[in-house]
Amino acid sequence: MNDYLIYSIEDDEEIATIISIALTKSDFNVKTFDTGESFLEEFNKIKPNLVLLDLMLPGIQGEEVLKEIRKYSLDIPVIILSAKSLIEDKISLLNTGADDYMVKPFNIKELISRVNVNYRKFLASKFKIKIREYTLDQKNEEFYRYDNKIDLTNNEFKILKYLFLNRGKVVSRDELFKVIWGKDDKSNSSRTIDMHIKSIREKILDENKTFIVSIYGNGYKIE
Amino acid sequence: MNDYLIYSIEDDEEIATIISIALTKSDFNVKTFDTGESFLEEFNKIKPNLVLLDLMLPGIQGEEVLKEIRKYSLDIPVIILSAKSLIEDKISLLNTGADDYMVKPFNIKELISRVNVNYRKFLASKFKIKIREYTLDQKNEEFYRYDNKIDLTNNEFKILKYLFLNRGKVVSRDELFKVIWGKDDKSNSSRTIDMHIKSIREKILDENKTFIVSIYGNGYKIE
DNA sequence: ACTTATTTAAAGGAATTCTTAAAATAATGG
DNA sequence: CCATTATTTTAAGAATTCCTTTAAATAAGT
Repeated sequence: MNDYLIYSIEDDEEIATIISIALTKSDFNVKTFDTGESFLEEFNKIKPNLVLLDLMLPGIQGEEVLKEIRKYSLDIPVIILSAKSLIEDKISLLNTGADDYMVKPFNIKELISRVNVNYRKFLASKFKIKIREYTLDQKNEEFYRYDNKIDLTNNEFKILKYLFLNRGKVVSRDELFKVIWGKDDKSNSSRTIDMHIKSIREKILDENKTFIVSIYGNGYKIE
Repeated sequence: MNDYLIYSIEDDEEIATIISIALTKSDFNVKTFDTGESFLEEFNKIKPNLVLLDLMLPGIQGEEVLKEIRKYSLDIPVIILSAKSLIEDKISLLNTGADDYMVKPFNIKELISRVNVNYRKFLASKFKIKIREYTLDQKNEEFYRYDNKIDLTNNEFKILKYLFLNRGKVVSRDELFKVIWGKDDKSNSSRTIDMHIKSIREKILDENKTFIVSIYGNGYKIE
């Protein structure tokens, strides 16, 4: 089983089973809910990677469920599965934030391929961390500002990556030395890290230090 | 006007006009055809970046047109615009190679956004050259084997890029010297290029020289 | 087999990257 | 506002990586 978790909200037991079996065969991790309420309860605990959403449900309606999801995250892809075939419904849902819309009865193979489209995007973005206008690609060890690649040296990249991974936390020079150089000593006295921070700031156009922030007496922090 | 050329095949004059105006407003370059025949005539001369295809046409049918396009290229995106709303039709056309399928009457804004999806892909792939399992990204100066990035030095990348751009042609050492070093002299005698070719071959796993081929007495060639 | 071209290995030179040291600037707490 | 401590900046030498040359080994063509 791969690590892609799909929540399927579908009250028709037969359809729910077909979806669940097909996705499981394709190696996805599927969890089925028969009401919007039960889904939201679980959603508030564990976030899935993708949601398959029936519109007509007992109790809370699919459109409301979508709005709840979008309150929390704009990134989780939601595919609507609905008997409503009117273009107006489709447009309305897509505008509310759905990523795709399939009219029932749908072809299960088409559903799988549409899920796969999202799965591939997920795989590609898995190694990327985005903060502000910056993107750090851990897989290829690359760094971007908007769509423009910025060449960093080895140590510059390592430092930046560690700050990215510890976004929001203050990272001390000692910690960086330990993690990147594997040394415990030299910590104080040496200004090597400061030098690297300086050239990183230059390269990524953060010379007024609003992105990599210096925390007096403690280290550096992003965000 | 951007450099994205769209061919729209649509016999209903009113719809054709709506499409043409909307796409033109979005800065695309649109050319409209009212029959499959007239489209194919132009297609054989100049290839578009995307095709909008009505299914029900006078004369040759849309499905046939799609097959003709796919005979030539698997890469040109084709969006079907059709009054046929049956899932079976949709599946059938998607299996024949259509990239998307919109049921008439469609929302023109939705059409624009679906065209834009393809346009963004086009922009992203514009700077990439793929040969065999290798991808060379001119924009970011990167090189991949399958999905794995291979680090090349400056000169290594330049040499490889020139060979990629001249795929199929034999490139002499003199030519490489002129283009990459900007020098006319030193050509003979120096083995610098040979050395770089050697390390490129090592890095890209082409040590048996089937990708970068040596042409005795003339230079190197890819493909 | 002979000639000419290409490949390979090794070493020195060039360029880039990293580290250190010291002066200049900025932040904090009394 | 001053004294103290931390950070930033500049510059220069050390270390590493990249480039070029040389010469010997191998391969290709006649």
